[in-house]
This record gives sequence, C-alpha cells and structure tokens, in this order.
Amino acid sequence: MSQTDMGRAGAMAEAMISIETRLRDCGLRPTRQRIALADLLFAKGDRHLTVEELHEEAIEADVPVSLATVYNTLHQFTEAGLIRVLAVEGARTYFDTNTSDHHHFFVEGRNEVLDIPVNNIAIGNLPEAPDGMEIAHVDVVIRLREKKG
Amino acid sequence: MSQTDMGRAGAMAEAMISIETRLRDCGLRPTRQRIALADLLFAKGDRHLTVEELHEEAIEADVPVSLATVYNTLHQFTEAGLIRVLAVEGARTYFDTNTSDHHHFFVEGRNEVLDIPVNNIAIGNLPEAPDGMEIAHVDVVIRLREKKG
DNA sequence: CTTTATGCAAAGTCTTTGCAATACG
DNA sequence: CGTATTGCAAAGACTTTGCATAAAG
Repeated sequence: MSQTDMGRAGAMAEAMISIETRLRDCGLRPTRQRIALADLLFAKGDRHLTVEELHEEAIEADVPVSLATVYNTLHQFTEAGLIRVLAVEGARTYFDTNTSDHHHFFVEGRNEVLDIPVNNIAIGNLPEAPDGMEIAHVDVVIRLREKKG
Repeated sequence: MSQTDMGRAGAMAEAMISIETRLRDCGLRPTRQRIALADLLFAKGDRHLTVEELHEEAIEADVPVSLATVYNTLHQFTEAGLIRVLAVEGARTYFDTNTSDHHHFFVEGRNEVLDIPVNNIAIGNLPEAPDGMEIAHVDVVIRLREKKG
C-alpha cells in the first residue's frame, strides 16, 4: 500500500477488525452471505444502496444470495447499528453505510442519492424533542431538480 | 364566525379563493371528488396525510371516492404544487399541505409525523447544487425515539 | 356533444414470511 | 449434532393502470 493511501486510515482501521469479528460482536453468525454482503457494503467507503442494487452486486461478484436474504441481512445490519436507513421519499429504501450524522442530495426523477461533503451544513436551533422522546438522528435531504434552460 | 377565529386569517384568505377556482387555475376540473378532497386537505390548516388516511376521511365525510382516485388526485395536486410529498423513510408516502420549507419530527416505530414549529431550525452553509442542478427543496427530518429509563 | 375524470378490478412493485434444506459452531 | 440461516415461492402491502361508465363544460 502506498503512503498516499493512509488518508483512508479510518477505513483501514475498521478493516483491521475482521468482518467476521464485527458480525460476531453483533450476535450475527458470520455466514458466507453475511460476510460477502458486509464486504460489498464496507469495502468501498460510504455507500447508499437499495436492496436490489446490493443483490445485483453480490450476484456479479459470484456470491449467490437470494433477494430475501439481502433484505433480511440489511435489516439485521440496521438493527445492529452497522448501517442505517436513509430517509428519502419514494418507493425504495436506501441503506447507508455511514451511520453518523451527515446529509444527502436526492436527484428528483432519477432516484439518485449523492453524498453532501461532510460538515458542509450547519444546523442551528434544533428544537427540543417532545417529552419522553429523544433525537435519534437528524436527516437533511436536499432535493435537486434539473435546471431548465 | 367569532372574532377569535381571525387568527386563522391566512387560511381564511386562502378560502376566499374558492377551491373550485384554485383547481381550475391548475387546469384541474373541479369535480365533486377533487373538491371534497381539497376541502379535507386545506380546511384544517397544515396536514400530512397518507393516501389511506385521506381516503378514510372522505368516506367518513360521506364522500364516496375510490382509493385509486385519491391516489390520482394527490399526485395531480402535487404536480400542481398545491401539496408536496414528504420525504420520510418507510413504506408510506405522506402528502403535506404545507409546500413551503419547513421540517418534521418522525417518531420511529410509530410511523408518526409531527410538525416542527416553524422557523425553529436554522440551516447554514448549504452546499452548492452540482452543475445543471438546482435545489428544489430542503427537507429536515428529525427522527425521534422513545427515551429509555 | 366532446373531453376529462371516476371506479373497479387487475396488474405491478417492493417487501415480508413460512418452511424445508443447509451451513455454522 | 443442535441451532441459526438460507432460499424459494407464496403472500402481503402499497401503488399504478386499463377500460368502461359517468360527469363536466
């Protein structure tokens, strides 16, 4: 690995803890399918994928896995806090490998999600959560449309 | 009408322009169903409803209307800019009668949407839209969970 | 009258579930 | 070996569509 790759130290450090161990720590048996899906999810940095997209990637990577298993696995990963669901309008559910507070562009008409460079947005005056509730997450989605003319 | 009702001057002013006219201005024929649905949507101030909820309200209000028509109508209203789609995770699509930039609480596990009192949130440092794109809308969804203990 | 809207039922998506076969520890 | 997981196909939820009937202008 070249020195210039050290910018990804965070990702590398995560990789140090093997996927198997991470899964086991969540109480999930490290099966072939779960390992493969986790590899696809976490190997390439932050991603936001639909079930269908991840399923296709798995098939292309010669990891036979059923669609139902991808659904199950993504929900298990979500419960385990490894990924989170992305709140975007529309039919599809996106899963995001970045579980920290960050935000997204959503391109209308194209159903495409883009990351907003981190920390670009400052949110002030967050309201209090109602009684008995606490804030789990703040989602900012900036909906984009194609400029006419 | 009592004087104390004047606090709803905004809503009243909107009501001055009859629903029929508003619909016609959008190129929508003011049919019995569309008028009734618009009445339900706009008579009570800002609302966020699912198709199913609006359908039930219509039935309860003795306005026989089919579910398909509610779907069609809400999408027509959305295209016309009378309402907008609310970007919240999950199976259901919410339609919001408030088309201006404002934000929402979403109660996890209960699929409940609450308005955040207007102007409570300040967003700074909005990123530039990518080339050829413009910002259509900024959505902030604050996801709430029940506090434990 | 002509055009547009409605309602129904059928078809389409996306997602979940039940259960036998399989893999993990 | 016993238990958890997978895959399949069937079922389920939500939404859209096609077409005959009805309503609006």
